Amino acid sequence: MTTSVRRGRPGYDLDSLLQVAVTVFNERGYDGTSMEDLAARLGISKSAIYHHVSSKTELLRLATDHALDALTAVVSDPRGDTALDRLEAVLRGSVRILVAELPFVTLLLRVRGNTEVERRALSRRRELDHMLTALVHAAVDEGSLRPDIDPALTARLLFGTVNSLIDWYRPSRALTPDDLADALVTYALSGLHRGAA
Amino acid sequence: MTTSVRRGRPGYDLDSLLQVAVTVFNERGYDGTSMEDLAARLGISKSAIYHHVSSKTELLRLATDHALDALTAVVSDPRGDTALDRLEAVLRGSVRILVAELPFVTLLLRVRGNTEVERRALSRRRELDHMLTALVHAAVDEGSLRPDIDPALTARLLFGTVNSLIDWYRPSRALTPDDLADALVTYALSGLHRGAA
DNA sequence: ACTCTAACCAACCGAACGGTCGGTTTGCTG
DNA sequence: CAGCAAACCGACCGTTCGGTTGGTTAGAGT
Repeated sequence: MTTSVRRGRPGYDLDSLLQVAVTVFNERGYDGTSMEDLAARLGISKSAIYHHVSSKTELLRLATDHALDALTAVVSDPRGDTALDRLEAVLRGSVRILVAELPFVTLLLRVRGNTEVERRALSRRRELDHMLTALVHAAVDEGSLRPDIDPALTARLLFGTVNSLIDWYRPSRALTPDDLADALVTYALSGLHRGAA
Repeated sequence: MTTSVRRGRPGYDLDSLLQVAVTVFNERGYDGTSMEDLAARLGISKSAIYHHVSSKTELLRLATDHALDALTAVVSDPRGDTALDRLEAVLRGSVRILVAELPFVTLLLRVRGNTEVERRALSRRRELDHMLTALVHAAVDEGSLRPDIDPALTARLLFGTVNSLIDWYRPSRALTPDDLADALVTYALSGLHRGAA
């Protein structure tokens, strides 16, 4: 851990500024947040923000890339002997990242595609989607998952369940990320019926 | 069916204008859509829009109320002898409305709470949430649903799965609303494992 | 043909927007 | 205590925003 010494006038650096920016973007929406809003929350002037980034769009790019890099790492090489094991690993890993990087992932999942930066983010999300779909397909083929629901549809439902966590989950002692992942995996794989496998 | 004859100069009325508006809001986001964007898509001038509504906010209010009225009707008095039956009826009904009123529900689910109109919409959504939670609670109490997942958490997962449909479902002959509801209910109640109940 | 109704438009307004500019402040380091 | 690096600020710019004004236009009913 080489914590290099900060030089120059203390205050925000890019990382600490980005964290605040992402929080405000999530509260008011990206388009609904003006640079003046952001400056007010940061307690600095609007022009000071442009010392750290070149544009509002760059803030969005940095934030979505951060979330996408983390998610890509988790989805790309899951460990497990069977496809079902690997699928479960991806689910648990996704929940872990989603919780650990909640503000960043939240912002990512709300991107609409208005600008080039947003379209790139959507494109990278689609890649992740395809990887998960392939994994579900493999798990159906090996006989681990029920064959009566279309694999592509199954993948959509799974991804949807995981992604919807951002709408309500907030870290707490009562519901840790591990508890959350356990409940989600049970729900998705074994279902809610009493006595379900 | 009393289709009263349209009087005056033909063109958009409030309903047809609202449909287009909601579509554009969903494409670019509410805050990301200017009244000029809207006018361009409608093929009329910006000021002509103000013949139909008094403000941009009113468009949002009309749209979210439309979605909320439909959802409230479905969630409020579900039919069924057991709590499980009523829960399944609410799930199927929610999917039906979500599909039938896809653009309106999509817009509703993306509201952030920036204005008074948006906060009212969020408040009404919370009421629906509470009703579903109560229903899940009842289903657990009667012994229909597994007791090892907290009912509130179960309700969140269920609601999340249903709501996430807006992110990918588009009407098609290959996947009808009924097919979709069947798959979702199977997924949520019986789970994905092969051989699950 | 005239009337009524509803839909429409060009031109405009003040405020808010993202972004720029030239210079200033702060605190560590040698 | 001088020098430097990094963070910061007030004033300003051109553009776009939601919204207003004072009319005009198209068609159905009589």
